[in-house]
Amino acid sequence: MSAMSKKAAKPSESQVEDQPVASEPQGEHKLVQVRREKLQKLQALGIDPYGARFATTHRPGELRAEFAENLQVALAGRIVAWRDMGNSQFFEIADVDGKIQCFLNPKSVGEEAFGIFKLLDVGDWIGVAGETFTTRTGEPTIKVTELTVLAKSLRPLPDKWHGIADRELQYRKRYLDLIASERSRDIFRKRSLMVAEIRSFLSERGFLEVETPMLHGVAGGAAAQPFRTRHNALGMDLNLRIAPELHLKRLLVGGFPKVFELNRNFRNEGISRRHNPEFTMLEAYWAYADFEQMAELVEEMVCHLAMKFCGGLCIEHRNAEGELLKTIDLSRPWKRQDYRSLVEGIDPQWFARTPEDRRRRAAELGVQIGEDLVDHEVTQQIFEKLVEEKTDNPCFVTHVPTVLVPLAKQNRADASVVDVYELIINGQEISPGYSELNDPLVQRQRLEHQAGEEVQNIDEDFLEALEYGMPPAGGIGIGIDRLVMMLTGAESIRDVVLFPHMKPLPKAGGS
RNA sequence: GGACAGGUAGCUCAGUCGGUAGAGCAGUUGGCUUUUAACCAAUUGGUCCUGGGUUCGAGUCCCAGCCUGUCCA
Repeated sequence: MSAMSKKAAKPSESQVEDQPVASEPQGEHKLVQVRREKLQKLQALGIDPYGARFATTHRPGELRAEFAENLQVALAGRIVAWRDMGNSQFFEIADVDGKIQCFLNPKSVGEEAFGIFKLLDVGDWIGVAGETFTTRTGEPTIKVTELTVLAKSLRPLPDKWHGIADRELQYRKRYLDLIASERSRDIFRKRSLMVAEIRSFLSERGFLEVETPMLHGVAGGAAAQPFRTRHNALGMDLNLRIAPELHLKRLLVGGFPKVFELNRNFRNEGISRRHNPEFTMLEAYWAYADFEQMAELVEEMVCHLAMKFCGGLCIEHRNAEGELLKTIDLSRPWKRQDYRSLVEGIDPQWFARTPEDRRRRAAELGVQIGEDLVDHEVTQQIFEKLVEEKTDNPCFVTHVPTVLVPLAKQNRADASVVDVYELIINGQEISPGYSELNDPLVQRQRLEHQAGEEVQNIDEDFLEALEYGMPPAGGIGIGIDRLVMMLTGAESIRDVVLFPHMKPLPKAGGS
């Protein structure tokens, strides 16, 4: 906005006229032309087709829910359906949360307004005022006595019955998807409510929400490729963060005992059904707690969300045709099982085998193993393909091998495993929880080992902070997108991200 | 990065063996004073993703590319 207003320092004398003509020089679609002609006719009648403030008594869905006859009401919405019966006009106005039927005829609004109404289209935003009544067929309806044009639509809406079938279009033009798909509206409404609920859930338990940098000199806290960017004035390269972890731990050092951050991370990696380059992550740290307490917290929180927004702890996943794909049962207590025994559930002899034998066995089990994988990565592949992806109901995987999770505390009794859980639901890792490593010397060793030759990738300031003393703490991360997928039954991360990243189209400039 | 599927009217989709490009919805015109995917009648609308090639002739066959989806890496 600010950029635009700066550029428009020299006020154009006819902005209103310039814009539409400039955007579509010639060869404009006939359907748009027709609507533009109607727009001009409205203007010729002295109507402002892009109105201003309009006071409402209800929202469309609200009125329908609380309907009573003979109420004087005023509502605004977009015309989404229109049934023209000559002098009797039935139409529906809607916003994202609901719709209500309106009725008008020349007698109710007057001849002049009736003529104006005939210049409107499905897609236009209008305000109506009138009295409620119920039609012969029992439909709650507003008999419109006053009509206000709020915004003329110049382009036709998607098919009123089928909506948008083209998934590319759904993602690129989300506003059309939201207009056309109740399922999509529902997902994003729920997502927003869930995020707000997570915030208050944690606040109620004494966690303080903080904001830490998105721009990192060293992108740490996870193993992932960062997006590189540049600060011009400072003349330095920066990375978009891949995790907020190292800053949140600095806050533990600083004395905050319970903090969380719920915001975007950026990882410069492949895009898939489960990965968007920018995704929303919750990280929370709780001083003096351990991973088992974090597991309790997550279990309680997710169940709370399910009860509040999904009507219970059984989440049904259905495809577009409404067929039941699977049911996820979140009933407590959630299963807790150690990594080793889960792998042994696939092959009891797994850990008795030689590394070569494990590779052979993996092939027998139908899991492809890359040439360059080391032994514990072979095991991890088995775990991911044959355990994780087949686990729909919640399972806290515990006693994870140290080699897989270098940043967590080792188990006091068994140094080969760490005190973490990996929460799996819906065949995906939804949340890791750690007893965080707070020994600065061990942490340094691990980071140096991880960095290898790339010493410049070690966050020295973080290590220095640890040397001042970080209290023992439990930490969690929750992938909010995946959580929302699980709770709404969305099959792709693109269905729960409003504007998922898409490649730009060849001709038009992308967003 | 690889395999497979898809891209046809504003939207949803047909399109047979290679032989004039189709339907429904939306739009336009007319009719209809309680309809609801309103209905009835008439009618407009095409860069068949792009670029090559084969052919007398390509939406259709071949090659290359772009975008999307699914799976794999």
